[in-house]
Amino acid sequence: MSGPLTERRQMILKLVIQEFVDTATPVASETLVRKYRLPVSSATVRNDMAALEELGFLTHPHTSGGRIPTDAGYRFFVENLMERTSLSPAEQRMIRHQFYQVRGELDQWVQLACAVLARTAHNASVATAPRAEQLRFKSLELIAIHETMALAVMVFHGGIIKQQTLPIEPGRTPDDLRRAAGVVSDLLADATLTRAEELAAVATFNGVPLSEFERTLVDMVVRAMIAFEEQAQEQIYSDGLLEMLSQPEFMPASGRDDAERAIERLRRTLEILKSGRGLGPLIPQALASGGVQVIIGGEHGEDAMRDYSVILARYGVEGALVGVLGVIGPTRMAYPRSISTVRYIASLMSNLLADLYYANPRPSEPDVDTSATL
Amino acid sequence: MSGPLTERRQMILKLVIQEFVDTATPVASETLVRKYRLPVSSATVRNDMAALEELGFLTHPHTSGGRIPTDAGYRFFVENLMERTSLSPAEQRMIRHQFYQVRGELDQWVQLACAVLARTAHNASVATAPRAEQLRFKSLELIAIHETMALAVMVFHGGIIKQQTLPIEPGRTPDDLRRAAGVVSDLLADATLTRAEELAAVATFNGVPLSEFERTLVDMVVRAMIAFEEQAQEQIYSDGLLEMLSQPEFMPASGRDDAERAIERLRRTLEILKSGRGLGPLIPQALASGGVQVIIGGEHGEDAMRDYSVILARYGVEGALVGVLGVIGPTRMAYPRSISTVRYIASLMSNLLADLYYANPRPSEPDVDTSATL
DNA sequence: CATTAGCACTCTCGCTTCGCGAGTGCTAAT
DNA sequence: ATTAGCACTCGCGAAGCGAGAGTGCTAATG
Repeated sequence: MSGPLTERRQMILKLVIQEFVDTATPVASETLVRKYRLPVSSATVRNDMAALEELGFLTHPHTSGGRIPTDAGYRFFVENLMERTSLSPAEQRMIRHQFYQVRGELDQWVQLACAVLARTAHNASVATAPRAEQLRFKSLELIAIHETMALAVMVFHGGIIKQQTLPIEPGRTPDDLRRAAGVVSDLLADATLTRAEELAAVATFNGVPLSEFERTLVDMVVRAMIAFEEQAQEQIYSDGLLEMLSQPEFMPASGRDDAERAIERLRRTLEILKSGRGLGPLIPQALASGGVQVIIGGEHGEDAMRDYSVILARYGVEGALVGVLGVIGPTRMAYPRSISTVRYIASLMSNLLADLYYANPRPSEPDVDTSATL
Repeated sequence: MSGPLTERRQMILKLVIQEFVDTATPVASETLVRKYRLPVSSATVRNDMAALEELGFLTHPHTSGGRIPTDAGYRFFVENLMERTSLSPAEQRMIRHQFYQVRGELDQWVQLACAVLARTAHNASVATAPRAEQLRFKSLELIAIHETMALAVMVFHGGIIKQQTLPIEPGRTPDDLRRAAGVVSDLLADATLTRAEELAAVATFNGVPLSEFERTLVDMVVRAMIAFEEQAQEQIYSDGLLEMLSQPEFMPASGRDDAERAIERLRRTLEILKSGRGLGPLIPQALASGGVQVIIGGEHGEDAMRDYSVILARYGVEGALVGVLGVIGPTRMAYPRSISTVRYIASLMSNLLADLYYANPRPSEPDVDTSATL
């Protein structure tokens, strides 16, 4: 019964999605022919729509009132129908410029990425901080704050920094501190967590037993590394809730109990953004895959995500320092634009991190992205 | 006409507020007598309510359907009627415990304060990072990341740290870096921004002109200090949106167009939280005042804040390192609880910062707070 | 056989009406 | 000053209704 997926039907599906993404209202056959000057009548379009419905790509909220795409419809659109655009060079330039302004201040990169992502894709954005796949110690500095308190700055490979205050005995001189920090730095240089734990157990440096103070320092480093490994997974930045709220889905204009739902949906979404629940499972997947990950509505297991799509991409330096970032918004989403935005920012961040990680004389700006891979 | 504010009328006002805060629905005279076993009839209560209304403490949303407090009503309640409680020792202990767990990691204090504040007061929370009233340089460390890139860690008084990457020429040895950093550290030691700018202009150390590299470093420090002064004001942390969303104000249960408004209100609020607009003007005020600041509904100029109250307190080390924190939520708010929470967490943070700033052998935990000052 | 015109049918949306019930305001009695 | 009694006001939800939009189907057409 459900005839073949002809060329024209695909085109109609594409138009329905485009139109629905634009207007946020169910699209009628008549509207389509009028707006896109189709060389067929509305009745023909209706027939094709019926076929698309039977194929599972469209639905009927009510007998009257036009059609909207299903998750499967969006999926087919993303896989086969949409053109794989890139951001315009002008937009790319604008984005690069913003990153250029905070160059060097790496603790702001992730936040900035979220902000830009949200503004560009007009949706909420999420990102995890770049996480060292294998945290490796680099060096330790001790800075006296006053006689009884020092600030320990632990530096790890890839520019990761952890700071911590540390009570000290009043007698210590700055030179004392420097020497102790030097010993620990040398001892633990390039150590991974397991290696650091081994070294802490042995507690000697070049055969000489560590002083008590030095042992304290080593312990502190080990504890910090453990804490980092445990916590880094959890930390999810997000931004652009406001952008998402401006989507018509949350406008109470059309539909009365729609408004009632909207808040409930919003609360659910917020919960997800905050806790990372439901996003968490996606992240390893995104980390494993190379390209851009698109999860549409119900494809995500979590029930609360039924009406939302997530677009994720990995960024960072392969095998060393990686994170994920992406946008999240209603399934009715401008997929081409969102995908290119995510892709571009991921590549931008990757370049920035690579510059930090490898030996590039000066932070190079990435070329304009014209790749056509998803 | 609007008789005197008798003892009983004050009591009734207090009960109305308590009841309204509890139930979130307008409270009727009948309900009051029944629930609180008042020794008078509902008619008497009605008369008193009418008087309170004429005094501007209560309103009538509709002819039928009970009364709700006005901003002035809440104000009078906060000033004169409410008991000034403190958090229970158990709660205080729980909160202290959470801070204890991240002791040392000062970059997490503000976030934690927000989180705890939100959870305890069941509302959204805001906080600014502690801001040095006068940023003063302490020392600079340079850590080689690889041949062409170093990480500069600038330490300022009060444990403030700023990190930045820095391209370097390939030839430099770690000792080179250390020496240069040492020179700059000594040169700029304890310098304020203006002082640092002077020193940068002179560009000599002990009469010896600075090397080009050292000048670069000094410039970097100065730029960082400028950036910090400019930006620190803006940075507002917040948390607990979810908590606030759970308030009945945002539940679409009662009232249909209430739901429509709710989203609009929410959007406005979000905007305020994000931008700090409307919160900004309050902060200097809170910084100036010593105690807990309560801004109720329309008392705040911003129109979008008409339905919200803000409770702010300063925290930090007087004259050195201060910030503000507080909660924000619907005017229908449990003021006593919110105020004690804000007060307690502010004092807790102050103690923590003081421990960092002054020479306390070990971070002391503050005593149970039993002060009765607002 | 695909396409199309025509038309009946369905369903939502916005509007109005209406009764109910809660709660007040007022008046007169104590 | 307090209170009982009662009329009055409104908001709220249910129900009814007309209009309009858009479809599904059928029969005609090339």
